[in-house]
Amino acid sequence: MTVTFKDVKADLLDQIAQGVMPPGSLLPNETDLAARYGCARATVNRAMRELAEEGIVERKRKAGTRVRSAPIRQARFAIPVVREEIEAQGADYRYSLIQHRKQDVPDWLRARLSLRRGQKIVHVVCMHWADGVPYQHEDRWINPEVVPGVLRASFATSGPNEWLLAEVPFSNAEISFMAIEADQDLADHLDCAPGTALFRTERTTWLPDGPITLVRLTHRQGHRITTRY
Amino acid sequence: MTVTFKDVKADLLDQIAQGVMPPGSLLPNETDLAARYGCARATVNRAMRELAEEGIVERKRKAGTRVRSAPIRQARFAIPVVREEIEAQGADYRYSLIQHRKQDVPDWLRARLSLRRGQKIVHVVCMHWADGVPYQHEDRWINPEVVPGVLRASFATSGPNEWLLAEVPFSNAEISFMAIEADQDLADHLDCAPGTALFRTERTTWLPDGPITLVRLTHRQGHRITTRY
DNA sequence: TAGTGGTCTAGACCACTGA
DNA sequence: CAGTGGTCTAGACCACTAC
Repeated sequence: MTVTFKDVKADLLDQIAQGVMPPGSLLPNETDLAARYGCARATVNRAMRELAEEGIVERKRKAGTRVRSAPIRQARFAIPVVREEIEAQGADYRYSLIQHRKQDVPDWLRARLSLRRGQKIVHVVCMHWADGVPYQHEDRWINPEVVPGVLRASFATSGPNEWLLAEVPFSNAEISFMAIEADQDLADHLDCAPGTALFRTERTTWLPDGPITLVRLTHRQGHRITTRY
Repeated sequence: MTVTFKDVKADLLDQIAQGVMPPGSLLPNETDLAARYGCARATVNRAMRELAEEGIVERKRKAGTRVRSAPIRQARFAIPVVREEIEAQGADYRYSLIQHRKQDVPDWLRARLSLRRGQKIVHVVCMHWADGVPYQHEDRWINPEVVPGVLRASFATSGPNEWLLAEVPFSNAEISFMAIEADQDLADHLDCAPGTALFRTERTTWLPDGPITLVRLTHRQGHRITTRY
């Protein structure tokens, strides 16, 4: 049986976990490890590269590979499409449009998206429901200069997120999570008391051409996001 | 100049972005792409593997590689050590201990961590300050059966997070983010009004031996976490 | 069952960078 | 400037799975 990069990775991880390679210690170089494991250097390289990507070790040319003293653990969160998120829970998904209009870009948004004065922007507000219960409130601004098709979209029966997914293959994004207090409007839509602590996701996306959209997703009371690593 | 996997990756990404390869479309197989780019198949493989890891494409043996229609974009968040997070902002870090005792495991925690009845647990509550302003409230439970050294730690001058980092090389974890309302106690410590919406991180970590710790980090008003992808 | 991706190898050259 | 990781190559065998 040949030694795979997964074998090497698992063994190194095990040695780190067992304390054989304590935090800060220097691992042997790739050539030596390859000899020890009886495999090619490329195999060791892949194992160690993945450990580095996961934040377990730190690699520097000439300096070698060290066990990180404070592992930069990073959590990966999937960014779900709300319809799929709801249906994955076995619930019935429903969408409703609250507002949809083209308007002048407000100043705060112009600053956030680096837009020009006097530009128009599409503003869509809608709700996503799970089994008839309010699930998520969506407040979105879309830049028609980058995605002109938005001027012909109605959003009457499905949300702008799904429309954008079909329209824009992918984009760069900045995403933030925060806690906010429900104002009267959000409280009405999410069926909670004003002042309730709500979880909010805010995402801005760009194409090389310019900013596409800013969206504020406010989740129903008690929503949390979870991941393992 | 030889063609690198980054070249291939960038070119494919560009074609996807430009709509040359629309969502759902099938990419050529590795051998063909290698011929087209004039490089080895391994080079193409690495490029496409990374695109797959990033959720841009989907790969299946025999079926080939397709552009994802709904990119499973995933955001990676670094899990910072609070001292480093504060010092990285150029602020002065200060720590203070609020409570530290060994006690019986409360029922809710026993259920959460799958502990035995009658077991003891170390409960530590402390605060982290940035430039003299409350930054984060930490409420932590540590299982001495897995990390017995905790019974000798004082936590008088530095927090349990740093102690654990030095003690436990790494571990599996489940992390959640949510919004909560400040109770009187949190309000006092974080200098805000009761009922204020606060951002909370909750993390449980395990070693193969058993659960290590459950921690609730409550951040000061207005805290948000952000990432780009 | 045939085609695709997954991985290993042995060797090579190179880029970075710490001692 | 010497040692380390970063990467490419050409070829090979294999594992999975859609057709």
